[in-house]
Amino acid sequence: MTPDAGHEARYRAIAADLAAKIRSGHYAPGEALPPQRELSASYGVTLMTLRQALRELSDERLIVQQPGRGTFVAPPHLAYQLDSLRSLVDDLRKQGHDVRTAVAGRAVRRAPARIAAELRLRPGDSALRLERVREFAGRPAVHQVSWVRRPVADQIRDRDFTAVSLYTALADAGVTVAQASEVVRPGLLDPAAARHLNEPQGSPVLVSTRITYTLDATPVVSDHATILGSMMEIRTERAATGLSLTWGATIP
Amino acid sequence: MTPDAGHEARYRAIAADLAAKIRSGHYAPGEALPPQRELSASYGVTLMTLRQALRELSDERLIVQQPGRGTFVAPPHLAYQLDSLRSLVDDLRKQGHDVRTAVAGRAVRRAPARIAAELRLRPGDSALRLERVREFAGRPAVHQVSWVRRPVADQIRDRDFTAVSLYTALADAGVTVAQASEVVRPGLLDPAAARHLNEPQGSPVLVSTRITYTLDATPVVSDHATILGSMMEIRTERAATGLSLTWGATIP
DNA sequence: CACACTCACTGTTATAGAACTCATTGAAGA
DNA sequence: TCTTCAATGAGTTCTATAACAGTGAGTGTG
Repeated sequence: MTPDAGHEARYRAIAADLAAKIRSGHYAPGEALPPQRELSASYGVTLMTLRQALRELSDERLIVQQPGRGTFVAPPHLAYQLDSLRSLVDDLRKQGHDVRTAVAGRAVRRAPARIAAELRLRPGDSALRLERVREFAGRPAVHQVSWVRRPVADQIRDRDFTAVSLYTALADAGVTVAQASEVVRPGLLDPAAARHLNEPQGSPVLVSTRITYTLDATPVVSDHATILGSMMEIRTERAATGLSLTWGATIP
Repeated sequence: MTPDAGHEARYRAIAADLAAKIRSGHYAPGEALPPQRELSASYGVTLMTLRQALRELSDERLIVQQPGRGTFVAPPHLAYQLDSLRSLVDDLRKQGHDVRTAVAGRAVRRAPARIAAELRLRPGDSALRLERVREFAGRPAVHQVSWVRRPVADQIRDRDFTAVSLYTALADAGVTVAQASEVVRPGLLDPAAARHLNEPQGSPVLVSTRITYTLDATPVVSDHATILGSMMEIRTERAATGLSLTWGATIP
């Protein structure tokens, strides 16, 4: 048997087809896929081959397999994984801290040149500017300015961002977040952020710049966060199995 | 066929056996493993089953498979993976920068209390203190002080650390690095490091504290690195497939 | 009614055999 | 001497079949 007729392995084609059906909603999150034997028959392929396709999906965290029960579509915690500032919030909550979000500004206005470049907007295009302050342990720790591309921005501009994360709002608006790239640099607290963070100018901070992309590689959100060095740190764990990256609190 | 006689899957047992042989040096790094057909015969197992075992090893980055050529033991870039400051060097070299290491100090002396605690030494125990400055693009960028536990320290104290990385020296001394944890905080350049880094005091820096562990969870190296914010940044990429973390240069 | 058992259904692991692609090598031909 | 091409040996993908192991609902018994 030839692996295929168009230079792509059979199991990869099947994996791609199933992945498309999952992402398109043909199989809903939490729903069970048809049994392996049934799928293998419908694809005209052996159980072994089908399982190899499922293994691909499992590696991508698209499905969860449970012996004796079935194969289920994984819940869409993609956005959860991607939002480091939300995982920050989660990390801190797990440590017992009370994390709150205050909205300091929200407006649709013309995007500055740097933001326009990041979001690939035409000069003069407008976007939603969202300014938030994250507090925990009763003290402000992160000052964050996010710009959201239109037309997505129009769908989410009226959400209550003290209770709902930006990424949850995006997901509710049907925007699937696929990728994010982030750069973190050390810096000194500037006057504008100092007003919100209640800390002297020139204090050591981490400055995070993050751009988030949809499935078709369109940038949707540009984030600029100023993170107080006295309250936050970056932790990494490296082992043979892989790499983990978390934000941690440095409350005494 | 029962998966095995002792509640462990056959392919897992084979994977564990091969992994042990690789780690023990029975198969040397870079060396080719016997052909799959030969291995499957010697384990008395099908090609499919053997390949499942190899897939495990491949997932763990222990082997590299090349179609038409063979299966090779991966070079021991475990330390490479673990040493973010060495991967920094590699990242920069890939970008065409010339990275150099200068040794500013090397001595066996009594470890300060904080270091002793990190390495789990008894108060008063001595250790190797290694002070290095990393330069690239002709400018000093990182000031790094490493403490190495004895007796490992005695085996590597005479190596030429301008040419050999600390982790290479450790590997040569038979020390297998298994895990590392690192914390990165923003900070201000202190006078001691400022002398080496040729930058004004109070400049924004990243301060990295890393502890490296051997297979038996003994801490062997404690690293404290001061990284100039004007020259270095942290980049992360998040996607469905996983997370990557690299150090990048910010040379204009 | 409560408990244990059976059985059908699920994913999992294994067998054996064959055809495929890719890289290397060495001999034949120009 | 250089080029070409077929043979070889490696990993890769697939077919076909069988048995194992966890789950849970239904069934029977006390």
